[in-house]
Amino acid sequence: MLTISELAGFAGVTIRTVRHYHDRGLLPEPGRDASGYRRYDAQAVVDLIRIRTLAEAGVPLSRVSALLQADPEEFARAVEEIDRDLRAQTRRIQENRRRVASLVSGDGLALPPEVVTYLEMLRSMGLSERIVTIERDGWILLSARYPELVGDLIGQKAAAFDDEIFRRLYLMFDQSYSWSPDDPRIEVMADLMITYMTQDQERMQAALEQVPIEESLAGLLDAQAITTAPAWRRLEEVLIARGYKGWTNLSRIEPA
Amino acid sequence: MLTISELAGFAGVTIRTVRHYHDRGLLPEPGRDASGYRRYDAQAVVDLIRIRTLAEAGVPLSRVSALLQADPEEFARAVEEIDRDLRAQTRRIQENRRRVASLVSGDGLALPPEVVTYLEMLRSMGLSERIVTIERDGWILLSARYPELVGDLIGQKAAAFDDEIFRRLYLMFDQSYSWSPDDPRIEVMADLMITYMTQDQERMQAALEQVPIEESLAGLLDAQAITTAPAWRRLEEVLIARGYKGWTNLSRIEPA
DNA sequence: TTGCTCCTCACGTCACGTGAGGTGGC
DNA sequence: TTGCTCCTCACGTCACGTGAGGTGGC
Repeated sequence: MLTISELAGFAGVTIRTVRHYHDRGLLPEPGRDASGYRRYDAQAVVDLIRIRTLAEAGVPLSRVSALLQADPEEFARAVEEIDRDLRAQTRRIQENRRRVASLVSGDGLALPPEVVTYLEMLRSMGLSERIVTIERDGWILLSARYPELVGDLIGQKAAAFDDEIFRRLYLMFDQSYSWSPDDPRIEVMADLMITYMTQDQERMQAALEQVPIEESLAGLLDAQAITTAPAWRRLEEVLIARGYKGWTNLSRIEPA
Repeated sequence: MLTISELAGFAGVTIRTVRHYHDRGLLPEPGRDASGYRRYDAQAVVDLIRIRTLAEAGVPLSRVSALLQADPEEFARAVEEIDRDLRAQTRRIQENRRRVASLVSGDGLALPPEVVTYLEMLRSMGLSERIVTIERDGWILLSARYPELVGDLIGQKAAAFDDEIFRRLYLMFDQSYSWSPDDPRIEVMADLMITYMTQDQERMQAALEQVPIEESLAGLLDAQAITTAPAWRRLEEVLIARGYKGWTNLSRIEPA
């Protein structure tokens, strides 16, 4: 007869695990020898390996208990289901590997692929990491709140970059981050922005009616970007002085 | 700004999980709004997804905590290690699938492959499931106790079946299970067994000297098989009457 | 006597789950 | 007032791990 450690060793489990299975009623308590030690027969080895195989496949012990009493047909069906689960688990692990690997190299994780493509486009246009980060954070918040809108919005935003004037303005805005707040170019830039918006008002209005972003969110985007650069605060002041409600709201709010 | 459920939803976790990560110090507590609700920014989304990706890859939270503060180089090394673990996990799952599948169709689980082959040989010789089970249980116990001996022993046992006489005796013994205890064939069979053993004494002795099985284990094998059939009890009585110590010890014990 | 394996409580651990009781704006 | 989301304890769960204190044969 086998001792508990021989039994456990053969099934590749700890002694505690065997005792736990006794407590849970999965493995019947065997007889004891003169010293009160448990003594196991061959059937216990078979039973324990059965239990262990199922438990290691992720079957909860409560269900293992039920399966041990199932008839062969029912058991075979359950095994098929367990196999499906195991295959699904393999797929999930592959997905995990992909995601863990992408942790090393930045974006992507929190964003749908279209947005990642868009951010790559910004980079390739020569925009700074600073503004790419601001964009990224904005899109992350948008994706978290309105996941179903992101596809449309990113399409519209990307399309705006087809316009050379818009591209130049955006690049200028990016560079203005490090300007002094009393740099005269800030007023020029404000003028350019207003001119551009007025020119293209029709298309912008049409686009905006499809985009139900509330003020609070727009306000957040403002707050987040603005807090940083003195030049950008100044730019906002200039725009407000000219009747707009701030630069990130530029395309949304009519002049007073 | 995002509420806790928006944040959780985007990362695919429960609200409780987010709070748990706060408690564990993994995710910094954000500011509160007027109602005392937590309000999250885009960075929290990125942070949470980082934590979640690592946690789902099976990294313990205590280690996640350390990894979040690691420099990129150290982080990259850790990610490589995690990837190795994930690959190992995939292999383990494939192994589990194999083992769970084999649960449906019997043996194999508790036994090394040579023994499974041996049992298949017994079956193909026309021996009953009853005696195959007795053999299987014996080998399971042997494998549990002396895993390193099983290879040699099974080789010797299988070789014995090359002898036609031995094969016939074994088949006869199998069939005798259902004989009446006063069937005259039992005495004939006992005679045949003794004759066979005496004939081949030399080879048997040589084999036995290589096989250090203690009496207690042999006794177990006896006890397990004997309890069942009246004819087998009777066989044992006859053998004992003729000076042997029992049929499973036939090959081991000298006549008195 | 020392070392080893076994025994039985019984509390600990890990990553949350699950009420219990309460608040704040529509 | 009802319904919804949030809040903070604090105990529960799952599958064991880990001592604590003791026994029995070499």
